[in-house]
Amino acid sequence: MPELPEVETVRRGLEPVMEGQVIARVEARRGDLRFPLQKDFVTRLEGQIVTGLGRRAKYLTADLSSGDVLLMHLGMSGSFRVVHDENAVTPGAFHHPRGEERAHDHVVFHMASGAMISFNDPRRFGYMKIVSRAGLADEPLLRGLGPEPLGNEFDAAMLARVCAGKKTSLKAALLDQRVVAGLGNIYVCEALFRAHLSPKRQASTLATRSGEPTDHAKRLVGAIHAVLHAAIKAGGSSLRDHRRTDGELGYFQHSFQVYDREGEKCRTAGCSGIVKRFTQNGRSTFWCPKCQK
DNA sequence: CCGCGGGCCTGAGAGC
DNA sequence: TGCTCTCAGGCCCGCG
Repeated sequence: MPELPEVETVRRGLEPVMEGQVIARVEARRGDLRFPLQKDFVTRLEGQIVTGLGRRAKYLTADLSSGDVLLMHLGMSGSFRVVHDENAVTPGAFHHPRGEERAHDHVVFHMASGAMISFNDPRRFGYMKIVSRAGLADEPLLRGLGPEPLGNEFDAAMLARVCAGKKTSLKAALLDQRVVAGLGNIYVCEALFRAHLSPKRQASTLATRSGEPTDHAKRLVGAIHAVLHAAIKAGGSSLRDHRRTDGELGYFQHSFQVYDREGEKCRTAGCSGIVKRFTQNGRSTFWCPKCQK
């Protein structure tokens, strides 16, 4: 499912019920996610205080008082749901508040506060892994990730530098998590549209001969910033699986300019183009051939 | 370095 | 109603 705005929406939903709170009990109902849960998964979590809840690219990170970090990835169809049990008296003693028992709830965190946080993932492409904070820099899942697109290091100069000499398409470069970490198919399509750049353009055209950023690179960085900020503000895009942690839908899908709009009119002012779709690197690309050059 | 195809899974929607 | 087919927001691997 989720790209950066959806993961950030989930993080903001989990933060108030996790940060500073004790994990009283953990149910690992299914250990066979994309990777098997570690054998000591439950014992390394129970009794810990979550000292901070962060996000790196599409990963959620929960810092624990033990010095461990819980990494969580939503894969394609993962979601978290928070339910409060007002009747909880003893930490971890309640059963199923409001009778909610959903299929595919694979991991459930019972907080000492009475909050119940369930990880649901029909396709099981998501996963969780506990690593020590000291070993985080060597963690293979995170090691190759490029900069955060909303962070300080990501700017036109940096993007031009890593794209210089790249023969691959701009679309493929932006989907490459080593180039910039957190974009997926939807927001790459939308950012390229906003920047009026063709997904077929060679990535190296973001840099001049000497490696300086072109105006295209500056436009693209601005478009990436804008689309991510707008999507986060809207609570992400809910096409199939993405939900906020309170179960509500995100609504950025209503603001898509090209994604999932094949055959519809281009929304660029004064453009008479029609949104097209084609397969690129095995994924659907949506774009307006008339105004994206 | 690059693109491509296959694999991991389930569910939704389209077409018959 | 139900079957079969295709496709899906991620990411890894091996091949050429």
